[in-house]
Amino acid sequence: MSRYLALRRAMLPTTVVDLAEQVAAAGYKVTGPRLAVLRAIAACAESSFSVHELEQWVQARGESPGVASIFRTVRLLCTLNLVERIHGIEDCHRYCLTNERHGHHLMCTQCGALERFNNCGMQPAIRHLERQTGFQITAHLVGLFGLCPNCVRAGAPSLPGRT
Amino acid sequence: MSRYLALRRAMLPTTVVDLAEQVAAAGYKVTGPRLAVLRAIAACAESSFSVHELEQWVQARGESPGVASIFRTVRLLCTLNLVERIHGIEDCHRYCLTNERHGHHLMCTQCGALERFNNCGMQPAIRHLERQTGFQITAHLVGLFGLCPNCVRAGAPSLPGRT
DNA sequence: AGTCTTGTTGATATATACTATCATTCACGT
DNA sequence: ACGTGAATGATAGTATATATCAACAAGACT
Repeated sequence: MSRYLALRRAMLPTTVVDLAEQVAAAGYKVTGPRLAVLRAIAACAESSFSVHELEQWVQARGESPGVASIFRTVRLLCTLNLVERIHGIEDCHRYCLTNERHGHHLMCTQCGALERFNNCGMQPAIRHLERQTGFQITAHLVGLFGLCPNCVRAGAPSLPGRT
Repeated sequence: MSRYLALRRAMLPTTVVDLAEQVAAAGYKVTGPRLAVLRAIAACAESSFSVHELEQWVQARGESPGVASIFRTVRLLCTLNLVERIHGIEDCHRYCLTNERHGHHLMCTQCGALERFNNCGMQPAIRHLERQTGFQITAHLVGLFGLCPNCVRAGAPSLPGRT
């Protein structure tokens, strides 16, 4: 572990340390701006986030990273499979921390709250379609959308909403 | 049916007439530029298309519609549920004619070829997740990606590709 | 057929998401 | 502590898409 990271480890929540260690392990430097973005992302660990939201988060704390670096960091984390893009009904501009296993998302269209799940039950349909169409299927995308329990209670309209 | 549309009906392939009639039935005018976009879309009826590809198609035929009108027409057809956005792995900037029933897509990441299917087998998983999470699930997104038989034969790389 | 009304168009500007460029800076191995 | 190469911020650029608005034309009405 680098001195810089070691120095900060005690004062950082676990998710940030995890992310930082994986960034370092992949041979990338753990810089101040990058750490700030990791902190912002870790703050959304249980939910989803857009680059714009990360930008507001770091700016609200008076931190340095410019938009370019935030985009760069998100892109880096995507290439490291630590973060992934969420495909919404209307937009595809939100991200979330990657589920460890083969994972999919269930997102609240109102507040962005996120649940993950693994068993999408699509394997039989995929195999059937491969036989039927002759396609070689290499990837699948599954997203569920609706209202989280909180937004149901608050009487939020069910669609359209933030996706 | 309007005089304009009646005049052109004989010389238009069926898909274009279908689309034009639905546009007219919804109370929108069937104008020359709009028809040109419908023709371009009909030319991709069995596949997918981007706005940029539609633009090239109409320009290659020396037709008038500007980019703004192409976007407007695509958006109109989306609101009429005649066209829908395809969510790709990397991008979400392709569209296709809407499947009549509850439908999903299987798209070739190499050439954009499209197959549609209806039985995604997700209903049990959705009901299970509703019980388990308390979410009220109102929409789901399913996309499959791979290589179509032609691109498999041609030895195309399986990913990354156009999505 | 001529006219009117209102939706539609094209040109342009703007918005949003993201990438490229490049001089400066700084993390990390030595 | 130093040197090197990766990372940063500022800025400009690209791609997708929408807003604005004067000019136009489709369809209705006579």
